[in-house]
Amino acid sequence: MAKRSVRTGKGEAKGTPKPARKKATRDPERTRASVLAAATRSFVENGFNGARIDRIAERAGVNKQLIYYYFGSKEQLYIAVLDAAYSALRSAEADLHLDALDPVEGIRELALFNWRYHVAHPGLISLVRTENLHKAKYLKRSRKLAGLNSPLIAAITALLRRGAESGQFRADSDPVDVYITIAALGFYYLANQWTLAANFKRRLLAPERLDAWGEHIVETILAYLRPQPA
Amino acid sequence: MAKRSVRTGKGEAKGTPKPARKKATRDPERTRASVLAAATRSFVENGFNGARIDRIAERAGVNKQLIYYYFGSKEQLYIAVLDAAYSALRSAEADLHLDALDPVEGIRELALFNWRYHVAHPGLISLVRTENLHKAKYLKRSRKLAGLNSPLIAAITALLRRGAESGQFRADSDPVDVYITIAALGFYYLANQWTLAANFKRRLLAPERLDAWGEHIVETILAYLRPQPA
Amino acid sequence: MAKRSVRTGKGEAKGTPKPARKKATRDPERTRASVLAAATRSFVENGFNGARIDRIAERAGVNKQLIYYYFGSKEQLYIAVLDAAYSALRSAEADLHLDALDPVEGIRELALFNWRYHVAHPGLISLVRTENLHKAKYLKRSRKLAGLNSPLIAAITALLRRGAESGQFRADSDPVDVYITIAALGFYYLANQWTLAANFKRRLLAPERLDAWGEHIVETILAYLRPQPA
Amino acid sequence: MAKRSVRTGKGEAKGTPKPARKKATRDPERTRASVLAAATRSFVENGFNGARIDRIAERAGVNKQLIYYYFGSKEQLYIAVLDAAYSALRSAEADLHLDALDPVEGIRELALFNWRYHVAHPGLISLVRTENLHKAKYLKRSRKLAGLNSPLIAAITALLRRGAESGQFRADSDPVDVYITIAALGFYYLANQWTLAANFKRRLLAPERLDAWGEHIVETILAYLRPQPA
DNA sequence: CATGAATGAGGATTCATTCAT
DNA sequence: AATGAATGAATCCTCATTCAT
Repeated sequence: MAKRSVRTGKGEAKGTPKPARKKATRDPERTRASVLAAATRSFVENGFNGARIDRIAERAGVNKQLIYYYFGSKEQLYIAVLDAAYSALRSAEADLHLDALDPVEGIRELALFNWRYHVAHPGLISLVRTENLHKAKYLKRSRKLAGLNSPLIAAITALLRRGAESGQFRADSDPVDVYITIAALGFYYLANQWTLAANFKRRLLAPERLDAWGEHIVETILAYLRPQPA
Repeated sequence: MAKRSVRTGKGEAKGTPKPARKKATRDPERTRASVLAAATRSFVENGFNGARIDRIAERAGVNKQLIYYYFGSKEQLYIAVLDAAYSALRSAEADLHLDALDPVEGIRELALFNWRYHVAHPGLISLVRTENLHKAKYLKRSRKLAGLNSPLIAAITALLRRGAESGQFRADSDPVDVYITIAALGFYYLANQWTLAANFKRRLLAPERLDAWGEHIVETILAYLRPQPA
Repeated sequence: MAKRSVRTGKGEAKGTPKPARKKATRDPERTRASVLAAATRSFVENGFNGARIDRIAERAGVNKQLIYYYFGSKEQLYIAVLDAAYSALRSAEADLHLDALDPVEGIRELALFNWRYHVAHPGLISLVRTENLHKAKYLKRSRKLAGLNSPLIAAITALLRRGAESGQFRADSDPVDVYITIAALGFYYLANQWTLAANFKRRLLAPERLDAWGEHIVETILAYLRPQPA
Repeated sequence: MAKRSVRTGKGEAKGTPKPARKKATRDPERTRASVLAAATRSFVENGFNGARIDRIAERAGVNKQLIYYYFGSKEQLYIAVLDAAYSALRSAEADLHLDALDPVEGIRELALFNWRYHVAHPGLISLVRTENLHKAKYLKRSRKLAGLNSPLIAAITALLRRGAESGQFRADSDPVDVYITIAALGFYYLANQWTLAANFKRRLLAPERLDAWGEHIVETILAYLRPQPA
């Protein structure tokens, strides 16, 4: 039979008192969270193919095998990361209460929320990017996310209707188009900042720039919604 | 992914004079182009990390080593792909002649051009996506592209000035912002079609949808540029 | 092979008092037996290397660590399985009482017993196969089995002597050869049924076939023992 | 991005003249054969699960990846080994010419051939053992071997018929049974020599023992075939 | 007695790249 | 210009085993 070192390592250095095991958390909740956080970083920075299980384990401060113990495979780990990121977004979206606001204010709030959320959670953009490279294959594979669409569409629909009724908005706008428009303006600016920066020498992420772009998004979507003078 | 090449017992009959080499192009130009095309497909479909030299060689119908002969490394091959894609875009942009047009028409042309170009060249979007995942590191490494910014900025600047002078456009708009706005609306729609489709059940790529979105982009940027009534 | 245990978000509700442990047998005897049964199946089906502790634990419905608690190591578990299987055989062999029978009848009983036992205990054959792959290294390591040879040899010796004396059997036969002959005919048929079936399309395990082969074994060994006409 | 040591290793130790590359055979035929031989040894000694690709590469004196280059996977390598072993046996069987012999001599030749072949090729027995542990799954997967049954059956059929006609053999014997009987007596003795040796202290592989057992097989099958005196 | 958490040492396989012709 | 052979360094994943409770 092949050599097969039969875990003899044991008693060899009898005298050496083992030096207080670095980390035996025994707090599965924490361990899991720590893996998820490390995985998120790695997938965000490197995409699915570029991320390395080894590196994730290292970053999480856990044994590599533990990742398999908790998540089963790289793919399932990635899906867990995706789930968490989307869930957090959906949850934040659900906390928006736009129905009490004036339609114009409502759209402004919505656009600024979306913008600020992505500024504050840059990882999400990278995950979305990665998902689209893979034609959303992992997203579809997620039980949690399949079919869980944005609660914002309903809110936008209501705002557009109220705005149209009050004469503040044009009457023919489509809520999905509005959503995509808002999302596009924010997403592109952040997601493609690197190629943009390579083309235009502009400090895209300077705080005042970020604020200004938020205002630009608001201005643009409101201009689009403004009814045309006859 | 790539079918495993499993040595099919070939070579057995040593004596047989090999029967006229299947493919020995001996047309370096064509060979190179063929590799580049195959590489483009692979990088577009899989990103940098996901692309496989083996698969590219197979798709190009050439020996793997030839890729190294022509391009030196995976990275340099990728840069060549990137170069080609960007060059084509820049070249097409340079062919746009907007200075003769009415400012509103000019912006419309520009926006539609950008939209249609990306619709017609979906690979470009994926390459840009990949570049941004990697923080544009390869773009920076490209001698050709470093600092070669879009010729459109100058054209937009001129259009905005003329439009402002004629009272058709607001006076305070920024050409880079305008460019980004146009680009964002097109890019996001195409680049994120997969996650969009997973969230909203809409046939985003149906021809009439594509046309409609082109119009939406035009409408949006023009609404943004329209001077506010005092 | 074993379904991946993917941490199903359990533990989330920390406060909930765990609801009456699903399974805490607290019947060591049963637990041990259950592990042994599961281990037997796994070693029989997969050999030593192919068997998985995880799977055995799952099949036994116990925690993996319990296997170590009871048996110490995979190897010792395997030896326990081997011990049990051999002990059962030896015990059954010991229950055979051939000394009262006519020699021909005795040989027939013996051969049929051996055949039927292996038909009824197919796992034994697989264990023997596995042992021989490993050059009987575990068998040698077993305290129970080392040197515990078949009680049948003595019985055969007696039968052969009586048969020779009565003129029913040839005088020069060797009891070990007789034993091996009987065992070989049964073992090969069962152990190699898969390659046999792949070569000859025959339903080797149909009940009537099994009976017929039992008779064949008897016939063959008796033909061999029959004294040659001078 | 993760560290990714970009194959810099190159020029580091400029001064050291690399010590004449151990082995760059450039003789694919030899390389392939060498891998196959090493693989055969490993699979024979350890079964499918116990064999290690690493070890095979080491034994073959080749890079591990080369095994994949030539054979694609461990499974396909194993099948290649199986193919070779079975093919060699079938080929040797085909070289037997029994039709010219007296039926008794023919059976004797056949039985001795089978016995001696297995004595001379002990690996075959181990491969057959392994195949049966896996229910012949790889054998079925082999294109070469699927349905390629032993040419001996036809030869045996002819011998039995001739023997029956001449009154040397009983009339009701079945060629497959005869084949299995011969094979069983040889296979069991060799395949289970380790457990046999553990039970009976006998030097089973001593040359004179081997010869004697060959004679025993002949004697047994002929005794079985001998017509019963009415 | 029993369990879930955690680990180190492999193990098969992949991949970009280089060598020799 | 072009190719098949060969390689070293990962890379994902598995497995027996141990720790802590």
